[in-house]
Amino acid sequence: MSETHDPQLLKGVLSLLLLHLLAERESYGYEVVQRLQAAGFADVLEGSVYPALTRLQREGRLETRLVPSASGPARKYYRLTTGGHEALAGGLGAWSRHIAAVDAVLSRPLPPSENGD
Amino acid sequence: MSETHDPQLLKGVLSLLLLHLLAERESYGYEVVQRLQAAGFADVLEGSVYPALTRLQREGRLETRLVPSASGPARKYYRLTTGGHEALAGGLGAWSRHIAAVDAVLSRPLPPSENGD
DNA sequence: GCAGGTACTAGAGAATGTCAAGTAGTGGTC
DNA sequence: GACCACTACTTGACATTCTCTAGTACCTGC
Repeated sequence: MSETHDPQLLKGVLSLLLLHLLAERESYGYEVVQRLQAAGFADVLEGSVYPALTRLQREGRLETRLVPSASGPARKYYRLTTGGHEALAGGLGAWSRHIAAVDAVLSRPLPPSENGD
Repeated sequence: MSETHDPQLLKGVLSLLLLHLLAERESYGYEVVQRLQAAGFADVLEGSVYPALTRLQREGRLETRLVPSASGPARKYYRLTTGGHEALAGGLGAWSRHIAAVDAVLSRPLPPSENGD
């Protein structure tokens, strides 16, 4: 999303995006935010990302390690657990099926515009 | 979705689906539920659909009329207002952009499985 | 010490499906 | 008429998850 996105559409997806980004490469929280924004989600901020990361950790999908930083506070690195990889695979499948079903409906042609309803 | 779907994924989408179905054809509430289920959303029930329809009506996107039924209680028919058509068009655009952004990330290749995570 | 940037935490709030329970109108059967 | 099944609609409590906001803490440079 190059601009503001609908928060509701992001629900259920944000965690999937996070899992995928971290499956690509272990990252610390702040970096995850930056990578997410670089990926097109410019208006997703820390306030959303950290709680989501925390939830995923609580669910056993992510594990963390604290690494001191020479240029600022310590960084909390996140990476997928085995359960996290499984959740990612399962989530990708669910996402695909979800998209297929939604698009099956939304791609159906509509009748000609009926001005005046 | 032929089976249980993730409720979070449906947020923000259900109203779009409803708008589209009703743009295809005016329908009464119960019929909308049936059409939605026929379209693959078998586990979306009245309890979700009616409040969503009511919200769309309150937002001026749907208007209703009550039609007596010869075989049961009166039926409440819903159809799109001009604002509803506009919301549908806008929502379709937002959905497409959302999907594109998400898929851009999820389709990126992942490194080989690193067992032991 | 202060300012700015990095990095993280956390609670209140909003939105929207889900669940569950219920009401009401017909037709058929007893 | 009463009851049942099916149709058709209403509604409030609840759960989840993002958003917003405010704050803390650690470095570096001035």
